[in-house]
Amino acid sequence: MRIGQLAEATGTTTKTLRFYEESGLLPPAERTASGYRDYTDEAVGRVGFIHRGQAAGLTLTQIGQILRIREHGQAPCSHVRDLLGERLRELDAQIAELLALRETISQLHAQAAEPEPDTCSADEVCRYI
Amino acid sequence: MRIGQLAEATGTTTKTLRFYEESGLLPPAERTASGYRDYTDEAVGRVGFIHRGQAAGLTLTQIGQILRIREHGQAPCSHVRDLLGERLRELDAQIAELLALRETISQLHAQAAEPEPDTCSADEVCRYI
DNA sequence: TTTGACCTTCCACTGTACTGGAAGGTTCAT
DNA sequence: ATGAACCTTCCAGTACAGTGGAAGGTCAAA
Repeated sequence: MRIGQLAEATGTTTKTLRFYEESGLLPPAERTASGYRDYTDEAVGRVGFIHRGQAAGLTLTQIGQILRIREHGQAPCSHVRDLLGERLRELDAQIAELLALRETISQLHAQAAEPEPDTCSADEVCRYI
Repeated sequence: MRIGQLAEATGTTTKTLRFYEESGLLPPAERTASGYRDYTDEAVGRVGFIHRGQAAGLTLTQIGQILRIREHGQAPCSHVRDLLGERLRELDAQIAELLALRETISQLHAQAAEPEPDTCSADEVCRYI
């Protein structure tokens, strides 16, 4: 299977697949006599895993860690568990932060929704902020 | 006021202030005979505005827009209103996305919290993902 | 044989908001 | 006069996940 076909099969681009190889997320593919990358069907599953990892909010670096543990013949289960737990905590923090920001902006916006102020003084940039 | 003092007064660094100048967020400061930047007190307010804008979730680019409108002698109120509204919508979308992701990861994590599976087959990277 | 679609490598760039460091000039107190 | 603490410019790099494009090689069909 050539790179274009793998890209099509996995819903990504050839550029991205080469980038994954370069980043160590995909093992270097076999090459045809003319130098074209020649993938096995296994690669489809591998790319699928990368995409599911991304959908789970993991970074490519973290996905690479899991993949490397797997390649060393170990089950990455407990590492995955840790990563997911960590991600969960980060996510909670991030959500809390965004909710607080939303509150701030919401108030600012409500103030700014009033009719044009006549107290828009020249010595400040904007009374709303 | 020299750049180090302005940095101290506004709780930032000289690097950042020069970067703001370069990015058009701060007007080029007057220079002393020896070439040092020489700020007026006004600059403190300006940097404060930038920080408040950031706290409101605006990008430096957006803050720059507001500042430029102000410099053209217009009141940026309605533009600020629009920016805040836009930011609010983005934020809502972002929060919704993160909550959905949190849900996904939470389920994955709960599954991964079970004791080591004996069905950890070699043809997939990790059954949890 | 030629055309077009595909493939290769390599280098540089995207956006965001800075940060680090080198090499050199200035100011002020001792 | 000397040392510390400040200032200047310029270049390059950070994280993240790719993307764009140039220059050239390959393959299959018409």
